[in-house]
Amino acid sequence: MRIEKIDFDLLFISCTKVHLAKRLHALLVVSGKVRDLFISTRLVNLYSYLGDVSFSRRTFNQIPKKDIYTWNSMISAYVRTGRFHEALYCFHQFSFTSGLQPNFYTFPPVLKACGNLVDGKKIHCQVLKLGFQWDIYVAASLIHMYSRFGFVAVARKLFNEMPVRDIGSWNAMISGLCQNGNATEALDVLNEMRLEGENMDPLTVASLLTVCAQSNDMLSGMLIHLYVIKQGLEFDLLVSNASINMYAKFGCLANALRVFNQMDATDLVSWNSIIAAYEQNDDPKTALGFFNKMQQIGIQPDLLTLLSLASIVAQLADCQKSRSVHGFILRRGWVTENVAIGNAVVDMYAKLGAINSARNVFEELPTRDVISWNTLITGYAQNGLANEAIEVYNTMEECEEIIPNQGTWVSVLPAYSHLGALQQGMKIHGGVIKNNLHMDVFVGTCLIDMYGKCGRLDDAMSLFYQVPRENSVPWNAIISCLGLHGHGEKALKLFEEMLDKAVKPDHVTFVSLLSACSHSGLVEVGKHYFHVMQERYRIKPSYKHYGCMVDLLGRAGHLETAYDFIKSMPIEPDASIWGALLGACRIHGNVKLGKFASDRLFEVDSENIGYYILLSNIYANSGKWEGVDKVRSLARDRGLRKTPGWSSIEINNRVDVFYTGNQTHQKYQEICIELKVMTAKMKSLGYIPDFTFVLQDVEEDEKEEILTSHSERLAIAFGIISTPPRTPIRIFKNLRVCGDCHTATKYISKITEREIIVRDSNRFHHFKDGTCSCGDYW
DNA sequence: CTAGGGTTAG
Repeated sequence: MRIEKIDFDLLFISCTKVHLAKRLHALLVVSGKVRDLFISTRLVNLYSYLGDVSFSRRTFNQIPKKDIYTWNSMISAYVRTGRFHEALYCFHQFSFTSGLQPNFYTFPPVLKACGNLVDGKKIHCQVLKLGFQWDIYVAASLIHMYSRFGFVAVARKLFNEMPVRDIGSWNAMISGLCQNGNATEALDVLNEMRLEGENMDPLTVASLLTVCAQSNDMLSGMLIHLYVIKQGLEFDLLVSNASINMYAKFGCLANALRVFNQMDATDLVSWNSIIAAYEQNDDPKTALGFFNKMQQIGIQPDLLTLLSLASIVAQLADCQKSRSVHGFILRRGWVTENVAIGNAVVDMYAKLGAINSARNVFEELPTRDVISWNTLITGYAQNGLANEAIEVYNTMEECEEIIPNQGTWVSVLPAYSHLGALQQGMKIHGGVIKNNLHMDVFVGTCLIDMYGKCGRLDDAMSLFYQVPRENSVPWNAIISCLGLHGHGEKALKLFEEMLDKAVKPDHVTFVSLLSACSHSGLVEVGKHYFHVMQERYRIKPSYKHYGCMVDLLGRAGHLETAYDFIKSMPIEPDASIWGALLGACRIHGNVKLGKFASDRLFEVDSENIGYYILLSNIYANSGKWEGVDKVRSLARDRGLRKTPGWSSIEINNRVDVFYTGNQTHQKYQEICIELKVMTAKMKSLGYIPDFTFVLQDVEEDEKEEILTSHSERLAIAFGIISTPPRTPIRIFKNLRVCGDCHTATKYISKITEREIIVRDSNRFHHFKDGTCSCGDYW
């Protein structure tokens, strides 16, 4: 008898795969042993442990007279495999058809299923009636279930009243608090537990490390990890996985890697965690390396792996891999199963610039949540398609079941900033207030950016002083706005104020600050802060910082210093760096260095038309027409076409866009008449058209027409005839303001006695009474 | 032979 039992245990234990279980099952059927309730119940369990719950059910159905063991096994088989609906349905079947009474073993799985679906108050009543409330397993399940629904107080009361507690009860309480984000109280309970002489086990640690990561409590996290090492728990699978995640959230990749490397057994969660760690800390290459290694050792990726992978290929800008990632996800049918994975694919295509593919995937999604919409809006906005972003937002507004959240405002507001659509942006501001999110740091910052970039610096400032300012985000935005408007000194003052308030500046702060210095010609100050950034704040300069420095030195005319600066950079200069030098050469008319810079530039990026135009303008400026021709034909040979320039103006809630030479506007005739009158008045005041940048092979009279048909000229003229006298005019354009338009606009501001504010791709130009506040660089 | 508390997510 005893020997036979051991044999069965061995048989069951040795079945580690479904096909082995099936062979054992067949053997048991042949030998007639399957008629034994004892044996068949074990089969029900075996199949569920191997993940195949349908075979559990089939075996279960073939058992003619089921006892309480069999029912309990079937219910927990469903719970084990995550089939919570089926588990509850099975429990109902049991209650109504079996005629049996549930026992202590029945409730924990049932309560777990409730925790994932519906509030289990009714089950709790049944537990009370049967007097099972203080069984430690049942009680832990109740605590867990109530915590899942946020009834932490109920859970806490139950926990406090428990006559006997074990480590499982403490874990249930601590994890309940952790899952509700209540780190402080969780740590309090932990202290109580230690006072009662109970030690943490791997499960306690896993919960606590997770909540430390969420609440950014690095100190407690480290202390717990120290304790882990002291207790010898550091090699535990669960503890290690949770540690990797925590260190990744804190950005300590070295620690995450150390934990991963010292593990003696890893599972899918470990691999997903280390891959996500690198993916989320902007190291897609290493992340991909881990993914490859994981495949080599034969671990199958799951949905979460692919979520990371989609982001990795987007960061690597690898279009080919992106299609295989999409294909893999489609073959597994995961898109229909989970919204998040579909959203990740939309995001991946959008980040790769394949916005149409992103749109197609979005249209095909079986269900869309608010994040799907936010992802698409952000995708359009980040690809420079602000109008499309707004259109998508408007479509979303029509879906009643989708409620905009913080992410929605953060994704759509930059589109209004981009277009300079102040009045429409203000409508969004209204919507934000209605949703009570205007005091949210991120939304507030987008609003600051929107008002700043739409020319309302005062409104941006007053909003800035309303939002919470504990972190750097709003400070960065306002410093950047001040820089754009040419208020370098004020930007510096705000930076000092930020330090006074003990707000820690980050890499973005310094980009804003350095570009503010460069816009206002504050060379020495800029150099000083570039050093402060590295010495005091230990921030490694990125391309953006180097670009700002080259711009700062170059704009101020220190072209050689700028070039020396580039030579001293520890990283290989990219297109943005050479572009900054080229731009400076253009301002100061340095043909030789300009040619050199553009040669380097075309080595790293030969596709950007803007740089060809810059170089051709340098040649044109010094009358070197062969140079102009050469650059132009070079660009033509490479199949590059000039980006069409446009300017927009918002009048009565409507944004009108003008392209250069565009004659289709309904008020075109009136605009022409206004421009003619204006040009005559300007000339009488001493205006001389500057044809430097117009092709030299055009007839004289045509040249002037080209200048007067520049998009900003059209937009300004339209503004003058469509708004009351002396009111300010705000213009937005995608390219830089050209030299002639800059001069002309000064005259126009004097003649019409209007303030004219032009935002170009670089900065703001405030024209007033014949002068421009931005100095004379454009 | 049946039970609780745990780690990765856009």
